[in-house]
Amino acid sequence: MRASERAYQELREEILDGVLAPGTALAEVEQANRLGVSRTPVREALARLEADGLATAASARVLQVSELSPASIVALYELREALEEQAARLAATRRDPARFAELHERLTAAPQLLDDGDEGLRTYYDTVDALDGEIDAATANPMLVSALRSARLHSARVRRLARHNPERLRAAASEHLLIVEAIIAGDASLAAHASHVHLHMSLRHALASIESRQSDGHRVA
Amino acid sequence: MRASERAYQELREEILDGVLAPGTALAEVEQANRLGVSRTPVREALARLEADGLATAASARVLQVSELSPASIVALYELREALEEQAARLAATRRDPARFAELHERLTAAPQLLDDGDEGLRTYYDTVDALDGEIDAATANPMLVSALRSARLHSARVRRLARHNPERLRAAASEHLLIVEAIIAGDASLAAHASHVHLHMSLRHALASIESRQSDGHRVA
DNA sequence: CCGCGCTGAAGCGTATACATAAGTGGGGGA
DNA sequence: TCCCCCACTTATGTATACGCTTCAGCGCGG
Repeated sequence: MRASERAYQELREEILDGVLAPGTALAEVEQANRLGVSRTPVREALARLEADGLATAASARVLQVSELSPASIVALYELREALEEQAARLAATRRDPARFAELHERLTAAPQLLDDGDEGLRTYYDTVDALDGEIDAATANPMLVSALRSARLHSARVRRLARHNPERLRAAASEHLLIVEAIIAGDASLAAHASHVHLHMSLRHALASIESRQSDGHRVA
Repeated sequence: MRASERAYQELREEILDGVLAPGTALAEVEQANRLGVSRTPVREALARLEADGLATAASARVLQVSELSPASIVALYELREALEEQAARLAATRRDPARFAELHERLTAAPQLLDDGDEGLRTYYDTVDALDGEIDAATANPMLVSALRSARLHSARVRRLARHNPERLRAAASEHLLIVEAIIAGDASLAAHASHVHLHMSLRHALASIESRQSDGHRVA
Protein backbone atom coordinates (compact mmCIF):
# COMPACT_ATOMS: atom_id res chain seq x y z
CA MET A 1 0.00 0.00 0.00
CA ARG A 2 1.13 3.55 -0.63
CA ALA A 3 2.78 5.31 2.27
CA SER A 4 0.49 8.31 1.92
CA GLU A 5 -2.53 6.03 2.09
CA ARG A 6 -1.26 4.29 5.20
CA ALA A 7 -0.46 7.61 6.83
CA TYR A 8 -3.92 8.91 6.01
CA GLN A 9 -5.75 5.86 7.31
CA GLU A 10 -3.61 5.70 10.42
CA LEU A 11 -4.19 9.36 11.27
CA ARG A 12 -7.89 9.11 10.42
CA GLU A 13 -8.35 6.11 12.68
CA GLU A 14 -6.57 7.88 15.50
CA ILE A 15 -8.72 10.96 15.13
CA LEU A 16 -11.95 8.97 14.90
CA ASP A 17 -10.98 6.86 17.91
CA GLY A 18 -10.06 9.92 19.90
CA VAL A 19 -6.43 8.88 20.31
CA LEU A 20 -5.64 12.22 18.76
CA ALA A 21 -7.88 14.49 20.78
CA PRO A 22 -9.53 17.56 19.26
CA GLY A 23 -7.11 20.45 19.30
CA THR A 24 -4.01 18.28 18.97
CA ALA A 25 -1.47 19.87 16.65
CA LEU A 26 -0.60 17.90 13.51
CA ALA A 27 2.94 18.87 12.52
CA GLU A 28 4.47 17.34 9.41
CA VAL A 29 7.86 16.39 10.79
CA GLU A 30 6.48 15.04 14.04
CA GLN A 31 3.94 12.81 12.30
CA ALA A 32 6.44 11.76 9.66
CA ASN A 33 8.80 10.54 12.37
CA ARG A 34 6.05 8.91 14.36
CA LEU A 35 4.55 7.06 11.37
CA GLY A 36 7.91 6.13 9.92
CA VAL A 37 7.40 7.76 6.53
CA SER A 38 8.79 10.90 4.99
CA ARG A 39 7.11 14.29 5.06
CA THR A 40 5.74 14.16 1.52
CA PRO A 41 3.16 11.38 2.09
CA VAL A 42 2.32 12.95 5.46
CA ARG A 43 1.66 16.22 3.67
CA GLU A 44 -0.78 14.48 1.37
CA ALA A 45 -2.45 12.73 4.29
CA LEU A 46 -2.84 15.98 6.23
CA ALA A 47 -4.28 17.71 3.16
CA ARG A 48 -6.88 14.95 2.85
CA LEU A 49 -7.73 15.16 6.53
CA GLU A 50 -8.24 18.89 6.19
CA ALA A 51 -10.42 18.37 3.12
CA ASP A 52 -12.41 15.82 5.12
CA GLY A 53 -12.92 18.38 7.84
CA LEU A 54 -11.21 16.17 10.42
CA ALA A 55 -8.38 18.69 10.71
CA THR A 56 -8.60 22.46 10.70
CA ALA A 57 -6.00 25.10 9.96
CA ALA A 58 -5.73 27.03 13.22
CA SER A 59 -3.36 29.48 11.58
CA ALA A 60 -1.36 29.51 8.38
CA ARG A 61 1.25 27.29 9.96
CA VAL A 62 -0.53 25.04 12.38
CA LEU A 63 -3.05 22.33 11.60
CA GLN A 64 -4.95 20.70 14.41
CA VAL A 65 -7.54 18.00 14.95
CA SER A 66 -10.90 19.71 14.59
CA GLU A 67 -13.14 20.29 17.57
CA LEU A 68 -16.38 18.37 17.96
CA SER A 69 -18.59 20.89 19.69
CA PRO A 70 -22.34 20.40 20.23
CA ALA A 71 -22.85 23.14 17.64
CA SER A 72 -20.86 21.25 15.03
CA ILE A 73 -22.73 18.06 15.85
CA VAL A 74 -26.01 19.85 15.23
CA ALA A 75 -24.57 21.14 11.96
CA LEU A 76 -23.53 17.62 11.02
CA TYR A 77 -27.01 16.30 11.61
CA GLU A 78 -28.55 19.10 9.57
CA LEU A 79 -26.33 18.00 6.71
CA ARG A 80 -27.11 14.31 7.23
CA GLU A 81 -30.82 15.11 7.27
CA ALA A 82 -30.55 16.62 3.83
CA LEU A 83 -28.41 13.85 2.41
CA GLU A 84 -29.97 10.80 4.01
CA GLU A 85 -33.55 11.83 3.34
CA GLN A 86 -32.69 12.30 -0.30
CA ALA A 87 -30.78 9.02 -0.37
CA ALA A 88 -33.70 7.18 1.22
CA ARG A 89 -36.09 8.73 -1.28
CA LEU A 90 -33.96 7.71 -4.24
CA ALA A 91 -33.28 4.27 -2.81
CA ALA A 92 -37.01 3.64 -2.39
CA THR A 93 -37.46 4.48 -6.06
CA ARG A 94 -34.57 2.49 -7.48
CA ARG A 95 -33.98 -0.34 -5.05
CA ASP A 96 -33.76 -4.05 -5.73
CA PRO A 97 -36.30 -5.39 -3.21
CA ALA A 98 -34.46 -8.68 -2.76
CA ARG A 99 -31.35 -7.03 -1.37
CA PHE A 100 -33.33 -5.10 1.19
CA ALA A 101 -35.41 -8.12 2.14
CA GLU A 102 -32.23 -9.74 3.36
CA LEU A 103 -31.37 -6.65 5.37
CA HIS A 104 -34.85 -6.71 6.85
CA GLU A 105 -34.13 -10.14 8.28
CA ARG A 106 -30.80 -9.10 9.69
CA LEU A 107 -32.26 -5.99 11.30
CA THR A 108 -35.10 -7.95 12.83
CA ALA A 109 -32.50 -10.13 14.52
CA ALA A 110 -30.32 -7.19 15.48
CA PRO A 111 -31.80 -6.36 18.90
CA GLN A 112 -30.94 -9.82 20.21
CA LEU A 113 -27.32 -9.24 19.22
CA LEU A 114 -27.08 -6.56 21.89
CA ASP A 115 -27.23 -9.23 24.57
CA ASP A 116 -24.16 -10.95 23.10
CA GLY A 117 -21.61 -8.55 24.51
CA ASP A 118 -18.84 -6.98 22.45
CA GLU A 119 -18.99 -9.48 19.62
CA GLY A 120 -22.72 -8.91 19.18
CA LEU A 121 -22.26 -5.16 19.26
CA ARG A 122 -19.79 -5.40 16.40
CA THR A 123 -22.21 -7.53 14.40
CA TYR A 124 -24.94 -5.02 15.14
CA TYR A 125 -22.86 -2.17 13.73
CA ASP A 126 -21.92 -4.30 10.73
CA THR A 127 -25.60 -4.66 9.98
CA VAL A 128 -26.17 -0.91 10.24
CA ASP A 129 -23.18 -0.30 7.98
CA ALA A 130 -24.55 -2.84 5.51
CA LEU A 131 -27.76 -0.83 5.41
CA ASP A 132 -25.78 2.29 4.56
CA GLY A 133 -24.02 0.37 1.81
CA GLU A 134 -27.23 -0.95 0.30
CA ILE A 135 -28.79 2.50 0.34
CA ASP A 136 -25.70 3.92 -1.33
CA ALA A 137 -25.86 1.30 -4.03
CA ALA A 138 -29.59 1.76 -4.54
CA THR A 139 -29.39 5.55 -4.92
CA ALA A 140 -27.21 5.07 -7.98
CA ASN A 141 -25.82 8.54 -7.42
CA PRO A 142 -22.05 8.75 -6.98
CA MET A 143 -22.09 12.40 -5.97
CA LEU A 144 -24.66 11.88 -3.27
CA VAL A 145 -22.79 8.84 -2.05
CA SER A 146 -19.52 10.73 -1.79
CA ALA A 147 -21.20 13.48 0.20
CA LEU A 148 -22.72 10.85 2.45
CA ARG A 149 -19.37 9.20 2.96
CA SER A 150 -17.89 12.46 4.11
CA ALA A 151 -20.73 13.00 6.57
CA ARG A 152 -20.40 9.46 7.91
CA LEU A 153 -16.76 10.10 8.77
CA HIS A 154 -17.86 12.71 11.26
CA SER A 155 -20.74 10.57 12.43
CA ALA A 156 -18.23 7.91 13.40
CA ARG A 157 -16.60 10.40 15.74
CA VAL A 158 -19.94 11.27 17.29
CA ARG A 159 -20.86 7.61 17.58
CA ARG A 160 -17.74 6.98 19.60
CA LEU A 161 -18.34 10.01 21.79
CA ALA A 162 -21.89 8.95 22.62
CA ARG A 163 -22.18 6.12 25.08
CA HIS A 164 -23.33 2.80 23.64
CA ASN A 165 -26.75 2.67 25.21
CA PRO A 166 -28.42 -0.71 24.47
CA GLU A 167 -31.85 0.79 24.95
CA ARG A 168 -31.15 3.48 22.37
CA LEU A 169 -29.63 0.95 19.95
CA ARG A 170 -32.72 -1.24 20.18
CA ALA A 171 -34.87 1.77 19.33
CA ALA A 172 -32.51 2.70 16.51
CA ALA A 173 -32.86 -0.80 15.06
CA SER A 174 -36.60 -0.45 14.86
CA GLU A 175 -36.21 2.98 13.25
CA HIS A 176 -33.90 1.42 10.69
CA LEU A 177 -36.41 -1.34 10.16
CA LEU A 178 -39.07 1.17 9.23
CA ILE A 179 -36.73 2.78 6.71
CA VAL A 180 -36.02 -0.60 5.14
CA GLU A 181 -39.72 -1.46 4.99
CA ALA A 182 -40.44 1.86 3.30
CA ILE A 183 -37.68 1.23 0.76
CA ILE A 184 -38.93 -2.28 0.04
CA ALA A 185 -42.45 -0.92 -0.40
CA GLY A 186 -41.10 1.73 -2.77
CA ASP A 187 -42.58 4.41 -0.53
CA ALA A 188 -40.12 7.28 -1.06
CA SER A 189 -41.98 9.72 1.15
CA LEU A 190 -42.11 7.34 4.09
CA ALA A 191 -38.48 6.40 3.62
CA ALA A 192 -37.49 10.07 3.81
CA HIS A 193 -39.65 10.83 6.82
CA ALA A 194 -38.51 7.72 8.65
CA SER A 195 -34.91 8.79 8.03
CA HIS A 196 -35.71 12.19 9.43
CA VAL A 197 -37.20 10.67 12.55
CA HIS A 198 -34.22 8.39 12.99
CA LEU A 199 -31.77 11.26 12.70
CA HIS A 200 -33.79 13.38 15.08
CA MET A 201 -33.77 10.67 17.74
CA SER A 202 -30.13 9.93 17.12
CA LEU A 203 -29.14 13.59 17.52
CA ARG A 204 -31.21 13.97 20.66
CA HIS A 205 -29.50 10.96 22.20
CA ALA A 206 -26.03 12.04 21.09
CA LEU A 207 -26.38 15.51 22.58
CA ALA A 208 -27.80 14.21 25.84
CA SER A 209 -25.08 11.59 26.03
CA ILE A 210 -22.30 14.09 25.48
CA GLU A 211 -23.75 16.54 27.96
CA SER A 212 -23.93 13.86 30.64
CA ARG A 213 -20.37 12.85 29.83
CA GLN A 214 -19.15 16.42 30.23
CA SER A 215 -20.89 16.82 33.56
CA ASP A 216 -19.03 13.67 34.59
CA GLY A 217 -15.93 15.84 34.52
CA HIS A 218 -14.70 14.87 31.05
CA ARG A 219 -14.20 11.29 31.96
CA VAL A 220 -12.30 9.49 29.24
CA ALA A 221 -13.61 6.15 28.02
CA MET B 1 0.65 32.85 -3.91
CA ARG B 2 1.69 29.24 -3.49
CA ALA B 3 2.62 27.36 -6.63
CA SER B 4 0.27 24.49 -5.76
CA GLU B 5 -2.57 26.96 -5.31
CA ARG B 6 -1.89 28.63 -8.65
CA ALA B 7 -1.65 25.25 -10.36
CA TYR B 8 -4.93 24.16 -8.80
CA GLN B 9 -6.81 27.30 -9.73
CA GLU B 10 -5.39 27.34 -13.23
CA LEU B 11 -6.35 23.71 -13.87
CA ARG B 12 -9.75 24.16 -12.27
CA GLU B 13 -10.51 27.18 -14.44
CA GLU B 14 -9.46 25.30 -17.54
CA ILE B 15 -11.66 22.35 -16.66
CA LEU B 16 -14.65 24.52 -15.79
CA ASP B 17 -14.22 26.55 -18.97
CA GLY B 18 -13.90 23.44 -21.08
CA VAL B 19 -10.38 24.28 -22.24
CA LEU B 20 -9.47 20.89 -20.85
CA ALA B 21 -12.21 18.75 -22.31
CA PRO B 22 -13.68 15.78 -20.44
CA GLY B 23 -11.48 12.75 -20.95
CA THR B 24 -8.26 14.75 -21.30
CA ALA B 25 -5.38 13.03 -19.53
CA LEU B 26 -3.77 14.96 -16.70
CA ALA B 27 -0.16 13.79 -16.44
CA GLU B 28 2.06 15.23 -13.74
CA VAL B 29 5.14 15.97 -15.83
CA GLU B 30 3.17 17.39 -18.73
CA GLN B 31 1.20 19.78 -16.54
CA ALA B 32 4.28 20.70 -14.53
CA ASN B 33 6.07 21.77 -17.70
CA ARG B 34 3.04 23.57 -19.04
CA LEU B 35 2.36 25.49 -15.84
CA GLY B 36 6.01 26.19 -15.14
CA VAL B 37 6.13 24.60 -11.70
CA SER B 38 7.62 21.39 -10.40
CA ARG B 39 5.82 18.10 -10.08
CA THR B 40 5.15 18.31 -6.34
CA PRO B 41 2.68 21.22 -6.40
CA VAL B 42 1.07 19.73 -9.51
CA ARG B 43 0.61 16.51 -7.57
CA GLU B 44 -1.19 18.39 -4.85
CA ALA B 45 -3.33 20.25 -7.37
CA LEU B 46 -4.32 17.01 -9.12
CA ALA B 47 -5.17 15.39 -5.79
CA ARG B 48 -7.49 18.29 -4.99
CA LEU B 49 -9.11 18.10 -8.40
CA GLU B 50 -9.73 14.41 -7.89
CA ALA B 51 -11.20 15.07 -4.45
CA ASP B 52 -13.42 17.73 -6.04
CA GLY B 53 -14.61 15.17 -8.55
CA LEU B 54 -13.38 17.27 -11.46
CA ALA B 55 -10.81 14.60 -12.29
CA THR B 56 -11.21 10.84 -12.18
CA ALA B 57 -8.64 8.08 -11.97
CA ALA B 58 -9.14 6.10 -15.18
CA SER B 59 -6.56 3.55 -14.10
CA ALA B 60 -3.92 3.43 -11.40
CA ARG B 61 -1.62 5.54 -13.54
CA VAL B 62 -3.81 7.86 -15.53
CA LEU B 63 -5.97 10.68 -14.25
CA GLN B 64 -8.35 12.39 -16.60
CA VAL B 65 -10.85 15.23 -16.63
CA SER B 66 -14.15 13.71 -15.55
CA GLU B 67 -16.97 13.26 -17.97
CA LEU B 68 -20.11 15.38 -17.71
CA SER B 69 -22.77 13.01 -18.95
CA PRO B 70 -26.50 13.72 -18.72
CA ALA B 71 -26.64 11.00 -16.05
CA SER B 72 -24.05 12.76 -13.91
CA ILE B 73 -25.87 16.06 -14.36
CA VAL B 74 -29.05 14.46 -13.07
CA ALA B 75 -27.06 13.07 -10.16
CA LEU B 76 -25.64 16.51 -9.47
CA TYR B 77 -29.09 18.03 -9.36
CA GLU B 78 -30.33 15.32 -7.03
CA LEU B 79 -27.53 16.27 -4.68
CA ARG B 80 -28.19 20.00 -5.05
CA GLU B 81 -31.86 19.41 -4.35
CA ALA B 82 -31.01 17.86 -1.01
CA LEU B 83 -28.47 20.51 -0.08
CA GLU B 84 -30.16 23.65 -1.35
CA GLU B 85 -33.56 22.80 0.02
CA GLN B 86 -32.04 22.28 3.42
CA ALA B 87 -29.96 25.46 3.08
CA ALA B 88 -33.03 27.46 2.12
CA ARG B 89 -34.95 26.02 5.05
CA LEU B 90 -32.24 26.91 7.52
CA ALA B 91 -31.65 30.31 5.97
CA ALA B 92 -35.34 31.15 6.31
CA THR B 93 -35.11 30.30 9.99
CA ARG B 94 -31.88 32.12 10.78
CA ARG B 95 -31.65 34.94 8.25
CA ASP B 96 -31.08 38.62 8.88
CA PRO B 97 -34.00 40.13 6.91
CA ALA B 98 -32.09 43.32 6.09
CA ARG B 99 -29.43 41.50 4.11
CA PHE B 100 -31.99 39.69 2.00
CA ALA B 101 -34.05 42.84 1.49
CA GLU B 102 -31.07 44.28 -0.36
CA LEU B 103 -30.83 41.15 -2.49
CA HIS B 104 -34.51 41.41 -3.23
CA GLU B 105 -33.91 44.81 -4.81
CA ARG B 106 -30.99 43.60 -6.84
CA LEU B 107 -32.92 40.56 -8.11
CA THR B 108 -35.90 42.71 -9.06
CA ALA B 109 -33.57 44.75 -11.23
CA ALA B 110 -31.78 41.70 -12.62
CA PRO B 111 -33.99 40.97 -15.65
CA GLN B 112 -33.21 44.38 -17.12
CA LEU B 113 -29.51 43.61 -16.88
CA LEU B 114 -29.96 40.93 -19.51
CA ASP B 115 -30.49 43.64 -22.13
CA ASP B 116 -27.09 45.16 -21.31
CA GLY B 117 -25.01 42.63 -23.18
CA ASP B 118 -22.00 40.91 -21.73
CA GLU B 119 -21.42 43.39 -18.92
CA GLY B 120 -25.01 43.04 -17.76
CA LEU B 121 -24.79 39.26 -17.91
CA ARG B 122 -21.80 39.35 -15.62
CA THR B 123 -23.64 41.60 -13.16
CA TYR B 124 -26.59 39.24 -13.34
CA TYR B 125 -24.43 36.27 -12.38
CA ASP B 126 -22.78 38.34 -9.64
CA THR B 127 -26.22 38.88 -8.15
CA VAL B 128 -27.04 35.18 -8.28
CA ASP B 129 -23.69 34.38 -6.68
CA ALA B 130 -24.39 36.97 -3.98
CA LEU B 131 -27.62 35.15 -3.22
CA ASP B 132 -25.69 31.92 -2.79
CA GLY B 133 -23.31 33.71 -0.45
CA GLU B 134 -26.07 35.20 1.67
CA ILE B 135 -27.80 31.85 1.97
CA ASP B 136 -24.52 30.24 2.97
CA ALA B 137 -23.97 32.85 5.65
CA ALA B 138 -27.55 32.60 6.91
CA THR B 139 -27.50 28.81 7.25
CA ALA B 140 -24.72 29.15 9.82
CA ASN B 141 -23.66 25.60 9.01
CA PRO B 142 -20.06 25.19 7.81
CA MET B 143 -20.53 21.55 6.85
CA LEU B 144 -23.55 22.23 4.71
CA VAL B 145 -21.78 25.18 3.12
CA SER B 146 -18.76 23.11 2.22
CA ALA B 147 -20.96 20.45 0.62
CA LEU B 148 -22.74 23.19 -1.29
CA ARG B 149 -19.48 24.67 -2.49
CA SER B 150 -18.44 21.33 -3.88
CA ALA B 151 -21.74 20.95 -5.72
CA ARG B 152 -21.49 24.49 -7.13
CA LEU B 153 -18.14 23.64 -8.70
CA HIS B 154 -19.86 21.11 -10.89
CA SER B 155 -22.79 23.41 -11.48
CA ALA B 156 -20.38 25.93 -12.96
CA ARG B 157 -19.41 23.35 -15.57
CA VAL B 158 -23.04 22.70 -16.39
CA ARG B 159 -23.79 26.41 -16.52
CA ARG B 160 -21.10 26.86 -19.12
CA LEU B 161 -22.31 23.90 -21.14
CA ALA B 162 -25.88 25.17 -21.21
CA ARG B 163 -26.50 28.03 -23.57
CA HIS B 164 -27.14 31.39 -21.94
CA ASN B 165 -30.79 31.74 -22.80
CA PRO B 166 -32.11 35.20 -21.76
CA GLU B 167 -35.63 33.87 -21.52
CA ARG B 168 -34.57 31.14 -19.12
CA LEU B 169 -32.46 33.56 -17.08
CA ARG B 170 -35.40 35.92 -16.68
CA ALA B 171 -37.51 33.03 -15.42
CA ALA B 172 -34.68 31.96 -13.12
CA ALA B 173 -34.53 35.46 -11.65
CA SER B 174 -38.18 35.32 -10.69
CA GLU B 175 -37.65 31.86 -9.19
CA HIS B 176 -34.79 33.27 -7.13
CA LEU B 177 -37.00 36.15 -6.14
CA LEU B 178 -39.56 33.79 -4.68
CA ILE B 179 -36.85 32.04 -2.68
CA VAL B 180 -35.65 35.37 -1.30
CA GLU B 181 -39.17 36.43 -0.42
CA ALA B 182 -39.75 33.17 1.41
CA ILE B 183 -36.51 33.61 3.34
CA ILE B 184 -37.40 37.18 4.28
CA ALA B 185 -40.82 36.01 5.42
CA GLY B 186 -39.17 33.29 7.47
CA ASP B 187 -41.21 30.70 5.59
CA ALA B 188 -38.86 27.69 5.64
CA SER B 189 -41.24 25.38 3.86
CA LEU B 190 -41.84 27.78 0.99
CA ALA B 191 -38.13 28.52 0.71
CA ALA B 192 -37.42 24.79 0.35
CA HIS B 193 -40.18 24.18 -2.15
CA ALA B 194 -39.24 27.24 -4.20
CA SER B 195 -35.66 25.96 -4.31
CA HIS B 196 -36.93 22.61 -5.50
CA VAL B 197 -38.92 24.24 -8.27
CA HIS B 198 -35.97 26.35 -9.31
CA LEU B 199 -33.67 23.34 -9.49
CA HIS B 200 -36.25 21.36 -11.42
CA MET B 201 -36.61 24.07 -14.04
CA SER B 202 -32.88 24.60 -14.17
CA LEU B 203 -32.21 20.91 -14.73
CA ARG B 204 -34.88 20.66 -17.39
CA HIS B 205 -33.34 23.57 -19.25
CA ALA B 206 -29.81 22.29 -18.87
CA LEU B 207 -30.64 18.86 -20.24
CA ALA B 208 -32.61 20.27 -23.16
CA SER B 209 -29.84 22.72 -23.91
CA ILE B 210 -27.15 20.06 -23.90
CA GLU B 211 -29.20 17.73 -26.03
CA SER B 212 -29.78 20.43 -28.63
CA ARG B 213 -26.09 21.25 -28.57
CA GLN B 214 -25.19 17.63 -29.21
CA SER B 215 -27.59 17.33 -32.10
CA ASP B 216 -25.84 20.40 -33.54
CA GLY B 217 -22.90 18.10 -34.11
CA HIS B 218 -20.91 19.00 -30.99
CA ARG B 219 -20.46 22.58 -32.04
CA VAL B 220 -17.95 24.30 -29.75
CA ALA B 221 -18.87 27.64 -28.26
C1' DC C 1 6.13 51.96 30.04
C1' DC C 2 4.52 50.70 25.70
C1' DG C 3 5.28 49.81 20.95
C1' DC C 4 7.91 48.96 17.00
C1' DG C 5 11.50 46.46 14.80
C1' DC C 6 15.22 43.11 14.58
C1' DT C 7 17.12 38.60 14.89
C1' DG C 8 17.09 33.82 15.41
C1' DA C 9 15.00 29.52 14.78
C1' DA C 10 11.69 26.34 13.33
C1' DG C 11 8.70 24.61 10.07
C1' DC C 12 6.73 24.70 5.55
C1' DG C 13 6.77 24.88 0.35
C1' DT C 14 9.23 23.60 -3.64
C1' DA C 15 12.57 21.30 -6.36
C1' DT C 16 15.27 17.52 -7.50
C1' DA C 17 17.04 12.97 -7.20
C1' DC C 18 16.10 8.19 -6.66
C1' DA C 19 13.25 3.89 -6.45
C1' DT C 20 9.63 1.20 -8.16
C1' DA C 21 6.07 -0.53 -10.96
C1' DA C 22 3.56 -0.93 -15.18
C1' DG C 23 3.17 -0.93 -19.99
C1' DT C 24 5.19 -1.68 -24.43
C1' DG C 25 8.04 -3.29 -27.97
C1' DG C 26 11.20 -6.41 -29.72
C1' DG C 27 13.31 -10.71 -30.04
C1' DG C 28 13.45 -15.51 -29.62
C1' DG C 29 11.41 -19.89 -29.49
C1' DA C 30 7.77 -23.05 -30.57
C1' DT D 1 4.07 -16.93 -38.28
C1' DC D 2 2.40 -16.26 -33.83
C1' DC D 3 2.85 -16.06 -29.03
C1' DC D 4 5.24 -15.36 -24.92
C1' DC D 5 8.74 -13.49 -22.14
C1' DC D 6 12.12 -10.24 -20.99
C1' DA D 7 14.06 -5.82 -21.01
C1' DC D 8 13.61 -1.06 -21.51
C1' DT D 9 11.20 3.07 -21.09
C1' DT D 10 8.32 6.13 -18.83
C1' DA D 11 5.67 7.89 -15.20
C1' DT D 12 4.49 7.72 -10.54
C1' DG D 13 5.68 7.34 -5.49
C1' DT D 14 8.95 8.57 -1.97
C1' DA D 15 12.80 10.83 0.14
C1' DT D 16 15.81 14.56 0.98
C1' DA D 17 17.81 19.07 0.56
C1' DC D 18 17.36 23.96 0.23
C1' DG D 19 15.40 28.47 0.66
C1' DC D 20 11.87 31.32 2.31
C1' DT D 21 8.24 32.72 5.29
C1' DT D 22 6.59 33.38 9.74
C1' DC D 23 6.49 33.63 14.62
C1' DA D 24 8.43 34.57 19.10
C1' DG D 25 11.42 36.81 22.10
C1' DC D 26 14.23 40.60 23.13
C1' DG D 27 16.13 45.20 22.78
C1' DC D 28 15.90 49.91 21.70
C1' DG D 29 13.58 54.14 21.04
C1' DG D 30 9.83 57.28 21.76
